[in-house]
Amino acid sequence: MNAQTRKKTAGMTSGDSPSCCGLPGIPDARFFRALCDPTRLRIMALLVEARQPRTVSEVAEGFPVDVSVVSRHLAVLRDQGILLAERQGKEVRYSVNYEFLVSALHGFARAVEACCPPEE
Amino acid sequence: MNAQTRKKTAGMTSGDSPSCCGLPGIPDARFFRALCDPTRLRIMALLVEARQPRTVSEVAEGFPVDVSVVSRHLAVLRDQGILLAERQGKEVRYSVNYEFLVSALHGFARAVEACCPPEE
DNA sequence: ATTATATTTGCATGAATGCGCAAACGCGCA
DNA sequence: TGCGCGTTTGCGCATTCATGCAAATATAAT
Repeated sequence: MNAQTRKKTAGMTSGDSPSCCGLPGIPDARFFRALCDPTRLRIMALLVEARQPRTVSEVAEGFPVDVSVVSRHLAVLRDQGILLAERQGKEVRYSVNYEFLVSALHGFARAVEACCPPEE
Repeated sequence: MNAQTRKKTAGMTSGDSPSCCGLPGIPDARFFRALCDPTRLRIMALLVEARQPRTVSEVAEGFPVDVSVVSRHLAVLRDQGILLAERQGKEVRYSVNYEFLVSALHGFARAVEACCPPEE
């Protein structure tokens, strides 16, 4: 069992925001669940700014929590397809899944404004 | 104390996604926290599809949970600026704050892709 | 094979959260 | 003023979640 296909294999590739709620374009609650923690969000900011993959240890350096906690946070984001993970020797490098993340955000925004434009 | 300014007065008007994490454009964790519940997300879908304000009772009709629970969910979304609330007599009508929501989503997406465009 | 380093996982714990029910509150109306 | 309807809030309960620590796993080097 490698690093990317782990639990629910929720890793979707790009333009498929998993619709819940019947309304297409609205992501699954688990998508937001992955982003709703302050620590996880700061990890996201770090990886976005890094612009390149970072190991678990590197990410953990910037945080006061245990490495295992950071590892778990990264796994949560990876399981939702928001992060990508690849082993390199004994390290695992995490990076932002830009395509999926941006597509999910735009898809949600489009669904909202397409269904309900106030006036224009 | 009226319906909109309630707890933390987190109700921001439109284009100001409250940056956490130092990286501007990334919303506060509480923004995602408000969207990370399945019921709340279905409420969002309902209000988006409705295209017009809905009372608490009207929203609650479509859900198996108690009215008080729906009221709390609506309050959570309102406190984050995602929903708008206005009293009309004894009823309170909730509607989607399109400007804020879409702006927050696009702002996040822009921050991500601006900081880290894979290739283009 | 043994050791060392990096990452993940099991377990316990305290805090947060969703929920139902009942009571309180707000508002219109007789 | 009192009543009824719609909404919110207080409280208790069960579940989820973030965290730390220790143990397990994975991989490389000796």
